[in-house]
Amino acid sequence: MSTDTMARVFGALADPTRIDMVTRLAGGDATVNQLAEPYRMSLQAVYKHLRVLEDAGLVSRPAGPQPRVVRLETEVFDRMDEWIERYRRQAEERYSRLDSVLASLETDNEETEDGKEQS
Amino acid sequence: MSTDTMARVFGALADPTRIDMVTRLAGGDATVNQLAEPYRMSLQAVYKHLRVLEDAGLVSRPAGPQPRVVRLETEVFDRMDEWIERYRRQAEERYSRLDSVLASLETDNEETEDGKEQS
DNA sequence: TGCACTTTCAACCCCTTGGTTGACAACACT
DNA sequence: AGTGTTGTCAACCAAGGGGTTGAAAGTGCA
Repeated sequence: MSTDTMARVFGALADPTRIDMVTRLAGGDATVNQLAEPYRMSLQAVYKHLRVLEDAGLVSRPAGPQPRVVRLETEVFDRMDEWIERYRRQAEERYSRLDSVLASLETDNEETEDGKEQS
Repeated sequence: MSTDTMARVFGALADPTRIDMVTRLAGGDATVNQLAEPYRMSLQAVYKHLRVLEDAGLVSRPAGPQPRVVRLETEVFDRMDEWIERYRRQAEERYSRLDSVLASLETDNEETEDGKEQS
């Protein structure tokens, strides 16, 4: 997944209203009116938010009878999960590498009484 | 984790430059100059990006000798992971619930030849 | 102390964004 | 066919964000 795509996804989630929408959509599909109900903003504003989420691929609005439904798309969450997992793995590796470095310094100290001068 | 906090975290990642910084920091700590090197922007701009990442808790700059180091903080990634995991779980539950609904409709059809009139 | 480098602060510019209102197209339903 | 709801488009406004430059603190070291 490209950097720009990731940025767009994160950007879509960079707003409390949209996070709330996503949270509620996780419980099931909703019409735009149902979605908009709790917010004190115009319907057009809600459509704008929806547009952002849709462009990021977080949400879809499948064709159908008139009060069209808004549906959470889960694939993007999988992509985000993979992305985050990469950092956790790298971080773990770094820590274990750090541990082994510290361990070898420990050994060097025992051998030479000075670990700092080692190249 | 509050909605606003999540929004701030996602907002910090809603920029290709900052995503790139995070990606590179996953490989290890770096000084600001090292971080800034690949980008064609002023050092001040890089500090601004760093500030955003720091405010979101994604990065820290532990006190130390002058060319201070920038370090990726992993806890926030854990929080993000938990957050995303919630949606995946809810989505799974909904799907399995949907499956059971479909299955029961199937059964009703076999029994009554019409599942739509069931209350 | 003085010099170089790192870090921060402030002002400014331009473009994006979250929100508004108003108008209008597209559906569904009697 | 006509009417109310749903969905979209456009113009506008205020605020925020990414970038710049310039200047000023802090910090490390010969």
